[in-house]
Amino acid sequence: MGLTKSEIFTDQQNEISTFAKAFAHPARVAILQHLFNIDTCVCGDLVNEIGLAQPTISQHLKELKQLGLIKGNIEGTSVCYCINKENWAQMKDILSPFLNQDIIKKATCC
Amino acid sequence: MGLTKSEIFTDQQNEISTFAKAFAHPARVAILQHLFNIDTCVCGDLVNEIGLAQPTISQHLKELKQLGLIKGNIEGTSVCYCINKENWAQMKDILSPFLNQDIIKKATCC
DNA sequence: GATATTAATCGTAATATTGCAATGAACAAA
DNA sequence: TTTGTTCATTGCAATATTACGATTAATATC
Repeated sequence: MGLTKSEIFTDQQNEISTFAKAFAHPARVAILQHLFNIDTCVCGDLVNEIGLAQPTISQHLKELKQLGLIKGNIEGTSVCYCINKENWAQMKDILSPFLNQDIIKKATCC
Repeated sequence: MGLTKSEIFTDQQNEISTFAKAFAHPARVAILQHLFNIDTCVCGDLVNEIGLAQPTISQHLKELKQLGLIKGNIEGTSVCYCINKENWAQMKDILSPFLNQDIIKKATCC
């Protein structure tokens, strides 16, 4: 069927997987890293930086924007994309407890 | 088309996205959370805990095992799955710097 | 041996994702 | 107004992912 059964999972589990999905493609990782390292950024920059076609980059940017991890302002003919710091912090608040959880009990079986 | 161009990205970017992919499905998040909270765990347990069919759970477990995030020992008729603590720590060492990076410069555009 | 239990594997269907050529929309410069 | 630039959108093809019924493999129990 190929359709994730989101309704059987908790909101927290769905949130974690949704944010993880944002990072589940190296192009989006590269885009975010570049946005962190440069102050201002247009899409054309990213096309040169990353070796993918312009529509592909645009699509990845759209996904990141829909998730709220980046925001973009129109600047004349170009568009200025940057990290949405507030939402990035919120994302970390959701992912960090999951990544940093500890094992409560330890059985002998493994 | 439909094929991620891994070769144009750095090893680090590919590693981050590969681990993120492990968490990009709520069922795998739920499986990992359950393994953290219980000392020993068999596949049947997970089928009851999560509302997916046994082959589906088995497939998700296989992916997590291939990534090294969990390990499983055969215990008679059942299988004992648990978190691979060493590899989990290694995964955190790769993901944390990415999640915790700070913006170096801040332009006025956004 | 026969039967039951547990989990992996196979096969298949449905949906999602990735990538890009072609096109379109918006705006700046000539 | 025409031309060029920049990025979004559309449409499509190829691959990946998700899910599960049916089956198989392995082991325990009778």
